[in-house]
Amino acid sequence: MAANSQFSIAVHILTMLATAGDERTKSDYLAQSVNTNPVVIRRLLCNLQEADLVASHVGASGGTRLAQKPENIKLSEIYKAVVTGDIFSLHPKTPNQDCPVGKNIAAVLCGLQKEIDKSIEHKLAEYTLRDVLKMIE
Amino acid sequence: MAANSQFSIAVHILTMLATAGDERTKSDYLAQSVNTNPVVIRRLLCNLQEADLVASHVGASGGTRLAQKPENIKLSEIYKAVVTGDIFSLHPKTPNQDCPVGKNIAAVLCGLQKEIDKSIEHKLAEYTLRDVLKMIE
DNA sequence: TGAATTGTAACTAATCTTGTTACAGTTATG
DNA sequence: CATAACTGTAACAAGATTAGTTACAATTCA
Repeated sequence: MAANSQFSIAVHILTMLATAGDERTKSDYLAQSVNTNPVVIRRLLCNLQEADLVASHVGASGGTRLAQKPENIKLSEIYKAVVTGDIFSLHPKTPNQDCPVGKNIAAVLCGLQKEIDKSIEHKLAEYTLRDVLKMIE
Repeated sequence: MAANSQFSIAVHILTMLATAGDERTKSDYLAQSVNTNPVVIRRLLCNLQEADLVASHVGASGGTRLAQKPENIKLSEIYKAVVTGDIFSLHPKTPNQDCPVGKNIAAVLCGLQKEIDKSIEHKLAEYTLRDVLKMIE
């Protein structure tokens, strides 16, 4: 269970919220569609709220709705809101600094990571939540 | 220790082999530069050998050298040779199939995964091992 | 006042990656 | 031809991450 599916779940529940319009949706209902525990959903919704993609309300008749229109939410924003880690990891232990390659490889790989991340965000910026909605239908 | 650093290590040791030219390099030596166990290196070299990027020889005075010239080895080939998993994972449990979103979201996400993977490979195809060598120096 | 809901902490279970030991098989070399 | 030096590979331990779960405080509506 060590594979990160936060982006998948985020797109899923945001699509659900998009279909709900202005009505507030409860974490319990979203959890049933995703087939997981409500707490998993609420954890994720907290991140999405920090990124201003959703607005949650506590208390009775509380719940969550989109903070922006589906056509204004790019998938790249969702990605940045929930995906923390990098595409690939650097060495767990620092390489031998007495070796010319070992000493300088980290800088090269770091630059590469940033370029790849830009590529992904650029690709995901091509789609909005509205596009996902259309694909679902 | 659950972050995948195979691509990092692969680029590292292939760069080492590139500096060694036609001479065979031992896994022990590579392991010292990466600062890890020789078995970790040999496991990775097996993958790189399957992808025809290196040629290893067993026995005394054995070792590994590049199977192609550095300027012909694209970083995208290295990526494909060692990175198995996807950028993001789909839901561990299958979503509720009675929900229109739950039923169709997997197809959308799968398509997205493939597009992202293409983006990454396209970006990594811009660089060869020769380019990395130049950056190191 | 009471019921319903979010936010969050704490813990468990499953899974992945690396590190390590061990050893069979292969090859160069004295 | 015997020995030493390698690779290839299996098996297992250790560490880290993620999702799932329980529990409960805080908030809000009726």
